[in-house]
Amino acid sequence: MAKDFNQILKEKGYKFTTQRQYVFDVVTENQGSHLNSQEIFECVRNKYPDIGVATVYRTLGLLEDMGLIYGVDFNDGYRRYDIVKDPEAHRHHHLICLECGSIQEVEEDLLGAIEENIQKNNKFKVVNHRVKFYGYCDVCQKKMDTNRL
Amino acid sequence: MAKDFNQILKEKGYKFTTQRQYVFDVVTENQGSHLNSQEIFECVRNKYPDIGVATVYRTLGLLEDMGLIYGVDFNDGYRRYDIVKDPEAHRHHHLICLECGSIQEVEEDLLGAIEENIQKNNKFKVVNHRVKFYGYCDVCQKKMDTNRL
DNA sequence: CTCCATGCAAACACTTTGCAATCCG
DNA sequence: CGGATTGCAAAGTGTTTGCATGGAG
Repeated sequence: MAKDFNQILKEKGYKFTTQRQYVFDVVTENQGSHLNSQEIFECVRNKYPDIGVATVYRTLGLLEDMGLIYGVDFNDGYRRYDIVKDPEAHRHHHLICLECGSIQEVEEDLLGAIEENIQKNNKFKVVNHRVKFYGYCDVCQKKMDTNRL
Repeated sequence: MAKDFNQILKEKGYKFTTQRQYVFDVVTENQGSHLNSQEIFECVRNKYPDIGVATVYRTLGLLEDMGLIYGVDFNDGYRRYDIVKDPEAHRHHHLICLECGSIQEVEEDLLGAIEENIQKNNKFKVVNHRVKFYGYCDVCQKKMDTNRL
């Protein structure tokens, strides 16, 4: 895996550095957690105490440009990142709990029909989409039900 | 309309002020433009030069809380606002052009089926959703086609 | 007259940038 | 070695906050 990453960097003409490896590792290890830049910074600092914030930000931008990770904005003031598993079509949606703020991913993609409609009616060529569902997760629903008794 | 707004404020226990009126007016007049906070500030300043940024931010937050406007984040570093036309269900999606950055709205909502699935499979109670389609608008598609000749 | 609301400027929080030192290849 | 990359701190951005003044009810 380390080798792969090294390889990818070289192919794109970038140098391999320990810092980049660690940033990538942290995001990989926390797949699905959507860590924000600062959390990633903290995590990397555990393994590599001398890393600077700037490097983390620069690396995250780099990895995003290379298509290895993607950034999302959940309107909480942070930019959050996660791995791109399938570079061709990261077709998944996010379920954001309004109570606890947890974020889970849903894999299904049923937007094909909608995209076709948009293509037809609005002459807009859809390349990608990002869907966020706001609501209440299982845990919070149960908590809320209990409290209501 | 001015009267209405005055009324709404009072009902919620807020005071009517010229500044609030102007902020609301600007957002209303620019329906569909998704102005960001600074743009709104500039617009209001044309009519009311003494307004401060803080007031605009505070008012936008207030109006959003009251459900009169809604804020969206298009990952461009700004929080953007637009009017809520139908308070019950602002079921519309955004088409964001990757070329020119234009944003148009689509009214259709075909997410019912998807939400049902999510409810079933993830035990997540969907309350609202936000969908963004990224792609190329009609104008840019044509431009790009022309340049490719 | 009593607070709520405002304007100003300072404070914030996250991110970016400039630059000399450092490391990869 | 030579240029890409880093760390640091300073500078940027958009937004929020503290506080005295001002205006709505």
